[in-house]
Amino acid sequence: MITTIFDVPTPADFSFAATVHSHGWRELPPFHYDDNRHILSVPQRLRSGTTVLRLSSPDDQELIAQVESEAPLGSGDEETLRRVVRTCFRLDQDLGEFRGFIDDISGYDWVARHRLGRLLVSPTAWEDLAKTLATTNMTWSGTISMCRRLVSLGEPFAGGFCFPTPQEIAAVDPVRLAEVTKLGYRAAYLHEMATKIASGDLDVEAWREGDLPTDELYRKITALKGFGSYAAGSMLGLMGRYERLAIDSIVRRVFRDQMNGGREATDKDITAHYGRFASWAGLVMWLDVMRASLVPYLETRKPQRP
DNA sequence: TTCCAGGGGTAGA
DNA sequence: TCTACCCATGGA
Repeated sequence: MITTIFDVPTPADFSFAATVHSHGWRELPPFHYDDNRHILSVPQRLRSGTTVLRLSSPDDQELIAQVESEAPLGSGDEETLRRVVRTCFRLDQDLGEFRGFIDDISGYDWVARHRLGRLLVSPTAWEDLAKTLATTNMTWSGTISMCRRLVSLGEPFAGGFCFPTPQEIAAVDPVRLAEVTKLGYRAAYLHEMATKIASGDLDVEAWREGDLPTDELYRKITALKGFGSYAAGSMLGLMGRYERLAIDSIVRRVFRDQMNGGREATDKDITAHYGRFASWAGLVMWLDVMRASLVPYLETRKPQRP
């Protein structure tokens, strides 16, 4: 096994811990997070074979990537891997406007203090869509289980599997897909999406990079079977757009218990509450939801960049 | 068995 | 657009 190490510069407001723990994605295969060594592993297919990126950042000033591969990296491979790192940690996202916005709102000083706001995403939009579909109508442990089974249909490598490509999922019989993955009724939806992507009828990767208006993007996502307001709002957030709220059972519970005196609130109430955050509403809502678990965790970790 | 999940879909107003 | 209601499926 050959080991290659390189580092990727990070923005001044970057926090590795805050991003890795921004939501549950680190727990969904083929991501793997080592909680003791603070290393996120991401398998990646290259022309020269499959590699595993082991990503860490002791001081938040750069991301350190350790790559293990069976053959030396081919030309362009390192650049491909750097792109994957920048994508997953959304390093190219400029959160400056958000920092200025939230700094002016009282009661949110903890956001800047812990450099919160970056969300961990998958290497491809396809993978994020598949995982988001696996969160619908399902417990979190069930989502993890479905992702583990889904990944078993991807290309194997020493130590695990890559996330299956749309082509690989499209090639599986839908009935067998449901049996293997336990995706249930979602299997047909995933198969249909994979087939459209594989045939070129649907270009979901362009959604991330494109400059489509958010409302139009929302319509495109909700046009996919199985994607309603929650799933589409969630996907928009993973693409750096926060106008739409992804209201799920966690949001409702936390809002009720921590922000509404224990009284049940309707989705309309929640939406109205976050209205003042305008284009940052979805991000602020999610940070509020995460605050109780995330902030204490981050405070127990050694102080990093002062 | 029942109940719920990081809900979706749709008819009717 | 909003609401009420029904529907799906796995796991605890």
